[in-house]
Amino acid sequence: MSDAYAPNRRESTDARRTAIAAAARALIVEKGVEGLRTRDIAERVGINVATLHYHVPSKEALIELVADSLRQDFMNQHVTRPRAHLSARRRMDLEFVDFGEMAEERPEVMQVFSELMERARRDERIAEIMRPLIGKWRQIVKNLLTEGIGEGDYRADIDAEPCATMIIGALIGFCRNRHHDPDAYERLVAELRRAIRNPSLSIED
Amino acid sequence: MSDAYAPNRRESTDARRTAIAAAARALIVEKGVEGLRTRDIAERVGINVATLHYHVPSKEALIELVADSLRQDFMNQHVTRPRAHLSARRRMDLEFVDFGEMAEERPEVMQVFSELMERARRDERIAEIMRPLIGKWRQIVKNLLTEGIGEGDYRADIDAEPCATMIIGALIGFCRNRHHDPDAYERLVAELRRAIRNPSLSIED
DNA sequence: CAAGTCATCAATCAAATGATTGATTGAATG
DNA sequence: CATTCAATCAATCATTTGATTGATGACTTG
Repeated sequence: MSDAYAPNRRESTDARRTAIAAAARALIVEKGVEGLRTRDIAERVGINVATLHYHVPSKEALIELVADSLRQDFMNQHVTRPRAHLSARRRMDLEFVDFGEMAEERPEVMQVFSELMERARRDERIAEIMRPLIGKWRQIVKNLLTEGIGEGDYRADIDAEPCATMIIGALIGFCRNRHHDPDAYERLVAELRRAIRNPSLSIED
Repeated sequence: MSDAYAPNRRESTDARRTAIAAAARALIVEKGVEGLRTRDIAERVGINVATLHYHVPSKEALIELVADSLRQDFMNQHVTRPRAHLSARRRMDLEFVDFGEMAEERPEVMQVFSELMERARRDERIAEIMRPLIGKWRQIVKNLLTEGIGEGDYRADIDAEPCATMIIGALIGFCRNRHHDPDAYERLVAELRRAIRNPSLSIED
């Protein structure tokens, strides 16, 4: 994380805030936002509580920091692979793959996300940070649906708005469940594909 | 809630626990589980904190009480109308109507539900109470899907398990969003119907 | 009505917790 | 080397908060 010699001593505010955000996220996964304690975070980072408050003035700001670090994770997720040349259906499939990878490799991300979404309902400041996250995601799905309909891969009678709600709800709902058999996600995605698929097409998938 | 004269004086433990659960649920909607304070509940019920603890020994027990009151609400929801004689598709539609009514008339129920589901991830005791709720709901949807496929109303290639995840996820996801246009729910349900509909059928819906 | 139980409250406790203070240390600057 | 400033910590504060205690008041019952 920093220098190997001189561990945790005199880091820059930026590095500290990053470490603090990471520790906070880990603790949120363990205890939830309600169980998040500044002391615990400080201990995990290896600094004094006062130092924590030096870098992050209040708990409010701390939650915002976490929300923001989550936002960055989401942003990064969506700039990796160039895929503009693919059909909407292909790109949607990649969207499913992306989500599956995240759910598999970094389940904490979705847990913290879920936790913060719950909090956003009451905390306008958090809501403001979270809104663009889902908003953007939703927009991507909606656009892919609309394009996919135009390209004839998706049902012509799809209503993109609620269909996006359905898809995103299904994905988030999946993460909430204690996981079952290992191919549960594959089955869910397959079902989603069939749900939006244009039935007039021949069997290809 | 009780006698008009002699308000709030000397209720039975049963009546008190009901009132406490109601107050707690209202407060959870306002401040979340994390913001739930025994003092606030007592104040809202109109009793002393000590009296609250007399009826509900600990905060743990309090959360369990709330979870349990929620469970009862869900149970009641599912015994009202006799519908065994209807087709699976009709019964599924009624399920959508039921859910829509709840989301419309008693949005707090779903909010508290959502809140507790989040907590259930960390609190095994809560998880135990919540599990049968979703489990039962999921089972109902799964059965209706299977029957509906058999009756030819639903897509023959539906995989009931993930399809139930999709439907339930869509409904819960809907409740999480700040509500948009008034017919948003109708559109969502319509989309869900199309998603599971047997495409070989003529246009009727 | 006397006795006993149930319900209630004012007062208080002890622990947890977010935050502050004032002093200290280390690295850059000139 | 002296100065300055960012980073750090031990100690402490002020509240909040879940819970308890001991006394008092109301029903019920024999």
